[in-house]
Order: sequence, then C-alpha cells, then structure tokens
Amino acid sequence: MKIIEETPYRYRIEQEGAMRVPGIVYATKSLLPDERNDMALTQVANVATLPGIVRASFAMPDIHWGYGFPIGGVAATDVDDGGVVSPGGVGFDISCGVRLLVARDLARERLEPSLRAVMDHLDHAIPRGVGTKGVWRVRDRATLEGVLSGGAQYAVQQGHGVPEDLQRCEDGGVLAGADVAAVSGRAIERGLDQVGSLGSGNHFLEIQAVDRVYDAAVATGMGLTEGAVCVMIHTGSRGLGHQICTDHVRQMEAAMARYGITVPDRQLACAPVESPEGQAYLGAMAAAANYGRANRQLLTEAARRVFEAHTATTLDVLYDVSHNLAKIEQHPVDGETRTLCVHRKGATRSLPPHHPDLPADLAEVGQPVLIPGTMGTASYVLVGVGDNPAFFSTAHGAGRLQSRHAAARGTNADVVRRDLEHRGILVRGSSRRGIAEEKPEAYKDIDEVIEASDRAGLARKVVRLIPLGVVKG
DNA sequence: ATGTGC
Repeated sequence: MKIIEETPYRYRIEQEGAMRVPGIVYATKSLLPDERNDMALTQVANVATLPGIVRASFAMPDIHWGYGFPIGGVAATDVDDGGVVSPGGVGFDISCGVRLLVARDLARERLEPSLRAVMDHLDHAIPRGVGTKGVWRVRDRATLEGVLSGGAQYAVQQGHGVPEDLQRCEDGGVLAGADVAAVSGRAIERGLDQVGSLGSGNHFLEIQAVDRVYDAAVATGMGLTEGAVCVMIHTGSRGLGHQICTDHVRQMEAAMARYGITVPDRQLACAPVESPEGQAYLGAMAAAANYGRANRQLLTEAARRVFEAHTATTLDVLYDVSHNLAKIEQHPVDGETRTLCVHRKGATRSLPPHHPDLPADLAEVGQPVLIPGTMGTASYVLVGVGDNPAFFSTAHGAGRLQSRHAAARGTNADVVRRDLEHRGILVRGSSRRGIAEEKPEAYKDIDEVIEASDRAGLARKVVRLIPLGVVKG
C-alpha cells in the first residue's frame, strides 16, 4: 500500500489492484494508523473496491479498525450506476448518535452545590447496561411500529417531549422510508422494552460545561456561553439495531453471488441499492434509525424531569445527529448532481450553512456537529463548512487506541473512578468491567482529533465542553 | 455495539 502525504492533515492511499477510487485519510502524522500493523488502512482500501463507489474511500481523524469498514469511514456509491449498500458501512449500532441539551439559564457555579444530588437522581432515572429495559416499556407491536415509522416525532406525539425538540433533530426526528416488514420478529422482540435506555460500552449521559469558546457569535446563538451547563446523550438502537444488522448481513452474503459482486473481505457483504436486498436493508435500517431517535428522545425526557425537579430549570435540545447511518443524498460528482448512498460509520454528518436540510434558525451558522470525547476528557461542538469533500462528514469521537481487552487488563474500575473524581468528575457506572474498558487512556486524544478535523477543513470548532458528571452505560 | 463467544 502506497500512502502519500498530500497536506499535513490529509493522506492519500494510491488506487491499485481492485480499488475503484483512491483512499483519503484525514489525519495528522501522529493520528495516522501505523500502516504495517493496523488493519484500519487496509479496510479503507478494501472499501474502495465496492461497486459504484465515487470520489474516494474516506476516513476521518478518529479512524480505527471495525467490522468490514473502518470506524470513522465514509463511502458514497452512485445509486443509478449499480452502487451498493453495505450493512458493514453503517455498523451494528445503527443510528448510534449524539444529542446535546442546553440547560436554560443555568451556569456551572449555580449547579455545582447540587451536582452530587442531580447525579444521584440521574443514576436512578437513566436505565443502562447490557440487556436492560428502558423508561418506555412498549408492550404492544402497534406502538413499537409507531416508533419504527415515526421515531422521535412519534415519541413526542405520544407525550414524550415538546414539538420544539423535533426542530433540532436531524430529519425532524424521523427518517423517511422505514419498512417495518423488513424488520424480523426477533428484532421486534428485542426492541419492545428497550426504548429509553443507554446500553453499554461507550454510551453515556454526561453533564458538561462550556469550557472554551472559539466562535463567540455562533456559540452565543446556540446558548453556549462560557460556563453554560449541557447534557450530552450518546446512544443508539440497542438490541433492535444489532439484530437488524445481523439479519441483513446474512441475507446479503447469500445474495452477493447472484449480483456477481466479489469483495476482498466477507464483512463487506453488500447488494445494489436498487435490489430487493438493498431496499430491504435500507427500510429496516431506517426503522432502526427511528428507534435510535426515539430512544434519545425518551432519555431527554428522563433527564429533563431530573433537572426540572432539582435545578429549577429545563433542558432545550440544541441538536441530535447520528454518526452510524447510510443515507440517500444528492451530491455533485464530476460536475453533475448524482443520487448517492452515503455510508457514514463513526462519522458525523456536518451540513454547511444554507443547506436545504437545515432548519431555518440554523441556516446562517450551519449544522451543529456533536463530537464526544471519553468520560475523562472534553467533548466538542463544531459547525459544518461549505467545501467538505467527504460528502459533509466529520469525525465522531476520540477513536479507540487499545482494544477493550487491553484497556481492562491494565487497570480496574476503582483506579479509573478515583482518577476521574480527583479531577472533579463524578461517575455513576453500571459495570466495573465497563468502567475499566472505557478509561480515557484507551482512546486517542480528542483535542488532537478535533484540531485535525478543523484544520483539514471538515468542520469548524465552536466550543469545547468538559465533563462534570458521567452516567456510564 | 450486542440477551458480548461455534
């Protein structure tokens, strides 16, 4: 594999062999994975062989090894030119994403005396851990179908939130095209009682405060002045999305030969977007996306109740955006507008100012891009910029440096918790193993990832947030 | 990520 440094923030993997386009990795020298013993760059090259891929196989500065596609990968295929959709390009946690809430008129100093109490109440109010039930125990199939078709919009219609919440959600809180018939009975079964739950791993709900402001005009417009208190929610579609990914990978593995598609890694199983298998996956994926959005809406309500009871203020939605999704979008390719299937896996959509999919009140500033760090480090809000070649995509987090196993081997939950509390960060975990696996040192430096994203021209920094309390999945 | 693994 030949890698060329194009700029200090962009590397090109030369097109060779079965690759249909080059690979483009946005990273600094220190963030770039080691090409000899890291699988992630090989995955970027593998993705470049997919039928219909256009422009390049992209990777964001938080790139690391994933299932088939790298995490931090972006690939767009031309729908009208045999372009494929691949479940591995979305990942197992379909529509995993981030929602940021801003506490109305609550500065950090005013929260601090009651922070411990608020965290104890969140500890009770936020269900989390593997296999847990959510705050909304959906008992009947009709209600779950409402969630799968209507997402956060349906949740609000059912009384879980206010209409203003939806204006600040990607796609108004509901992704069109959900096909409940493409969701297996097993996936439905797993989804029934998990709406409004965090899950595990890197999922969390954090109380944060604005620590640094980079663009005062944009930040003020978003209510993000220095010291402002926020709540960040990071979760996805739980067991339902996982089951849908499993089901459709299996179906596509069986179908690929029929379409004459060969891929260098069986984890890149795919089918043409315009095939029954491609359409079934996209329909089920949209259903999982809506489940993920309803999930974040229910957790918003749970956190809101705690803040309203214990801080005498409420929480407003700043934005909700997914970083694991494939979407049908229009983009120019070689001077012509084409319909593309844009896979973002561990990559945040980042629309520039005046993009037609933005709500009117964000038209001037662009889409808020929400990027969490680790439980001990900063998170960021950025905004989309106009000349992003990666189909308006940015990093999604710090990116793992160590495997879960390696991270847990070097420490334990008590050590990690003590380290964090020493720095004034309260932790409410769900499993000791999970706390150890999620230690901040297991990840890349989020400040460096954000700096690289900003300098590479993928998005622009607005504010830096630091954690005050972490409710960990 | 996941009722964590054939």
